[in-house]
Amino acid sequence: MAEVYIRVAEEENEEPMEIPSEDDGTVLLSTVAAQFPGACGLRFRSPLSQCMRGVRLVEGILHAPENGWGNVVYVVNYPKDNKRKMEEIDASSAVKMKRGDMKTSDLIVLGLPWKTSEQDLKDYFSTFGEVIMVQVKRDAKTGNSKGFGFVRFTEYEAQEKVVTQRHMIDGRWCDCKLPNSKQGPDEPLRSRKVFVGRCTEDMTTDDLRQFFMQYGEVTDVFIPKPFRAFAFVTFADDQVAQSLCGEDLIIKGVSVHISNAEPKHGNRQFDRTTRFGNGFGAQAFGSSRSGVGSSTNSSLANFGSFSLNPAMMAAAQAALQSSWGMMGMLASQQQTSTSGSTSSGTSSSRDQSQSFSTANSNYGASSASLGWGTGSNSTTSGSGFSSGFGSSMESKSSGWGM
DNA sequence: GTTGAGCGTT
Repeated sequence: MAEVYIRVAEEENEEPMEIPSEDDGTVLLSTVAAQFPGACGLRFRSPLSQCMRGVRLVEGILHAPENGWGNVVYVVNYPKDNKRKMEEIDASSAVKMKRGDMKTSDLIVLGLPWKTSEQDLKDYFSTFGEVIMVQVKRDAKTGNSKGFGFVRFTEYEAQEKVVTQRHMIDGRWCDCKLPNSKQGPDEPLRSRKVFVGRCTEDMTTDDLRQFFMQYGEVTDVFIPKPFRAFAFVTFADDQVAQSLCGEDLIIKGVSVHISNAEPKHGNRQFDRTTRFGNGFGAQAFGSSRSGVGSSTNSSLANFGSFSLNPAMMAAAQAALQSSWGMMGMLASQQQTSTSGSTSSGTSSSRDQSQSFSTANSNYGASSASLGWGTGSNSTTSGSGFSSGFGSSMESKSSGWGM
């Protein structure tokens, strides 16, 4: 069957948008969700019964009704109260600006082809809205792209859309995210990310995205390569993520196990001991790996909903910052960098990790030579030291994201 | 085979 377009709208009487079908005549839920973020299905008014009918949905694939998609307008379904939530946000954004201010910020674009230029980026992203800034990060000496860049839109709406989907740019899939430097410590305690264990190799990121979409808006799917039998799925809403923890779900006929995503290695600031401090026995929340604590699902259900008090927060931050500072100084003094130790083996088709870690270690080294290297360049050592040190701190402390 | 890659010289 040739590609056809089906007409989809948020409401029956709103202006529909045409959405392409697949070659086999089905429509991917992900295609719908690309235009209607958060969508979990479609319905339409049957010309015969005049009732609303649901469109068959199997594992993220929407199947045409008996007589084909036809010319009717399909209406987007949203999970539970999501629809209302959207409207509330729209309505309140002008007045209340409840959560997350609606200002745009730079987005990091990861996975760019080496050849992609700023103009290419601008051309691509302009299809989402007015672009006011693009950058491709390049090596200072060679001018080669580092494979990532930044983009900024005028409209928050465009930004929202861009971060909720993947992007095919010059032949590669790229991700756009809030950069680490921008995602503040607002709610680091409520994980929006779950760990998906017992994955099989035939599960693609698309499979997972389409599957988990039924629970809420999915903002990221990560599958380590090479195959390691697990994955990470991030939701827009932490409550959705938490509600799934402990569940065994069937994906492509396989039972996978959902649990909390642990903080990424190297993301030291809010690991379990910091987060769950003395008040909560670590045992109670012990991950399944640590053994016996075979708590039932219910005990895990809503433990994302408490928070550190400000004093603990401040104390933790102070302690961490000072220890970073110390670490920075120690590392600089010894002048032996640990770069490269982490990037063994699994280089995929691209190999960027080297250049990043090299860049970081160079910062450390330069601040050391400015700070302690008495002798050669005496005139500017003072300012040089502080700026060098500052940037080293900054690079250590950026990186909230789980 | 149950815990992830990479984050901004001006």
